[in-house]
Amino acid sequence: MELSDRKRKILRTIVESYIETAEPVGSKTIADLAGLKLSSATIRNEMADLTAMGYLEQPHTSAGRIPSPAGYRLYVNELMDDHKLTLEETRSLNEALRLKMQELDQVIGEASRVVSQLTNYPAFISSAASTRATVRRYEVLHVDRGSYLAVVLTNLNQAQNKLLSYPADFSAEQMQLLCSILNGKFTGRNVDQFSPELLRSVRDEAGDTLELLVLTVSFAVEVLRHQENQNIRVAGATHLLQQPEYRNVDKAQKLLTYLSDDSKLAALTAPSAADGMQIIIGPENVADELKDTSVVVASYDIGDNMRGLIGVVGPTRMDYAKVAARLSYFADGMSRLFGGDALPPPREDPEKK
Amino acid sequence: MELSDRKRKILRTIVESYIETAEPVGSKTIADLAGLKLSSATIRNEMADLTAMGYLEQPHTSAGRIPSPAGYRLYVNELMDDHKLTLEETRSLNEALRLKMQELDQVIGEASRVVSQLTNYPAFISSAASTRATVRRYEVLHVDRGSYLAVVLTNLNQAQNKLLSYPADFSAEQMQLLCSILNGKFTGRNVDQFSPELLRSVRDEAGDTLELLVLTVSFAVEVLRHQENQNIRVAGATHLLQQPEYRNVDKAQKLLTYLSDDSKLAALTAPSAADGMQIIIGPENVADELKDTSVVVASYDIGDNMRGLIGVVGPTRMDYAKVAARLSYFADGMSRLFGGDALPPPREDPEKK
DNA sequence: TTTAGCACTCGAGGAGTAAGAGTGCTAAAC
DNA sequence: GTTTAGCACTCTTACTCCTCGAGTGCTAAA
Repeated sequence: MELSDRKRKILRTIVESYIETAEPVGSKTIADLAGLKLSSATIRNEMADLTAMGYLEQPHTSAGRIPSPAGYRLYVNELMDDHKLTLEETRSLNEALRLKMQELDQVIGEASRVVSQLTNYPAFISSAASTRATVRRYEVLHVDRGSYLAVVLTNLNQAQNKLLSYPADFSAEQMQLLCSILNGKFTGRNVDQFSPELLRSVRDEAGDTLELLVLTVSFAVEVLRHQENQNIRVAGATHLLQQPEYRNVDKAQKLLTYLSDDSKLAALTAPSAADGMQIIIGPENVADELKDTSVVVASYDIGDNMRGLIGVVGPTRMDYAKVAARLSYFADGMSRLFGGDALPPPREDPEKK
Repeated sequence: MELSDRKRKILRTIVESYIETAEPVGSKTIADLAGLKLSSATIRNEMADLTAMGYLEQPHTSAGRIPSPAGYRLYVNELMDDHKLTLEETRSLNEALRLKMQELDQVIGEASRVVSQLTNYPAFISSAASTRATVRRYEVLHVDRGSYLAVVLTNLNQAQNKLLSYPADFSAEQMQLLCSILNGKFTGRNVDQFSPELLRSVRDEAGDTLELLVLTVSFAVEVLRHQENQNIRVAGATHLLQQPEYRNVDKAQKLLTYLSDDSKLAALTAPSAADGMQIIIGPENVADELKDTSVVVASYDIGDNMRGLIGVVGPTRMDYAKVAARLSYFADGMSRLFGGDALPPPREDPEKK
């Protein structure tokens, strides 16, 4: 059964009023709020219908109505306006994007903080390799007596380094040899392809440097593992406590604990690899802890072979329109940033002191 | 005025009972609990004295007593036993220390998580250079057309790297020159000594590679800055909410917000550079947000030129004895770890299932 | 100096009640 | 056929009143 325009309008008004006030909405309020020139009695009838159809719920007989998850869903899919960002908002978003974005890890931490601030909800961000990580280049430097620095550059254009100690010093030629073996044999392979046989195969070639080589390779394995793993950050968790639905400490704690458990969050984040925006409303969540929590997620690209998700967690009574708009703008910005493009207002004027 | 032994014993019993139960303690309870063979009336007299002396407080007339900050202080300084770690506890602490401790950043994040779990309170950890950071060694590698990898190793033995793009390719000789200039002129200096004159002084030497050199140097500056900055992590913030004193959401939020603000935490952490353990009880804190929160901090060493603090935050009603014991053990372990020593029980026996 | 006894205080918790918001239904009005 | 006014009904919230019990301080006896 199709919803009449009037019902849609009423539903929309209810959702928006409830989003704003967190109070159940009564027929009188709607009569005043919605532009419809109808009496509260008529609205009541319509609301009764909407309740019967499953779009509204009644906390108890003498309270107003609140949207059901289905109601939110309808609102998100069909009813809500695209929230237009004000000039003010784009400005502050651009500001945030222009951060001294450096190391991927750092960017990610910073971004989650920014998004959380932007939306007033806890935000999470993740990045993950979309292909298997392989090493593109090795370098081993002799730093000091018995101390070496191994540098590993992956195909995802992330470089990592580590100080290795090995109680022997090698000549420049030996170091050269070491590097060329590493670069020759141990590049372009993913973690699973670092077999013991592979190591055995270079045993003779490497000579004295073998053990150092082994150290380097096992560092590389670490790096690859790390790189393939999802990297997750959460920020602004305390914003939750501002929301009336989390005044109850037990509820809040359940969710906060969930959010601080990276592995659980990784699970949340893994399946929704979908492109663009995604809005998951309360009970639509698989995780039990999120059954009355909504999640808004957007994806962004990090260079060619990595991508990430950035999202916001809040009560089902979330300002979907606003959050979605800001999040998608920010995610686009991140993609552009990693893609090396300029930001929309392209004035990259040198900062003056 | 000196406290009689009996008063001390009573105070101690009150503190410990209150720590355990979070309920005001009445005279009857003490009469039962303390080994003293006294009636509740006698205890009452003593408690009245202790209250007059400022060691106890009465939430209201008909409730029992709770320790005042001064009471806690006395307890911490003179009354409490050194909590002996059980075998079980040392085992799990060692377990925790034996983590795949790698990158400093990672260790630090992990450690705070562990400590939080160990104590059931939020934990923070910080690390900071105790001397000014300088670059010890540069390396610039040609990775790809127009793409270079700069590696900077500091005197704190931390290496960082970054991919630089510069639209020109240089010969091996040029790269060699570049590195030797960098290693010759730009090492051993702290951030403030990277002056424009310094750069000018190598202008001619560097020739075409000058711009790449500049990029590298400014990366080095970043690294040094970063290294001198305090690095702070917090974990287990949600443990707070388990404590009855933070069932009040507003109180909890105030503290949680404080904890998630790195800069504030840095301020907390900066002055207490003292060695060993430090216990700060409620109102002794300078920060307003911490006036009814206690902090237990221990310091640890990271190699020669860095040190860090690791601490726990909780209600004044904290199990100081236990927390202090675990924390100091853990901090010692961290120092040993970074010092390269083995852990105390050196039996690395393979775990059996 | 310790203890028993007792009157007193004060908060926690339960019962009862009044107010207010919102509903659903009915019957009249448009 | 819709819409609206009116009204009885329901249910929550907030408030008041009251009782109960824990714990105290004081006094007087042991």
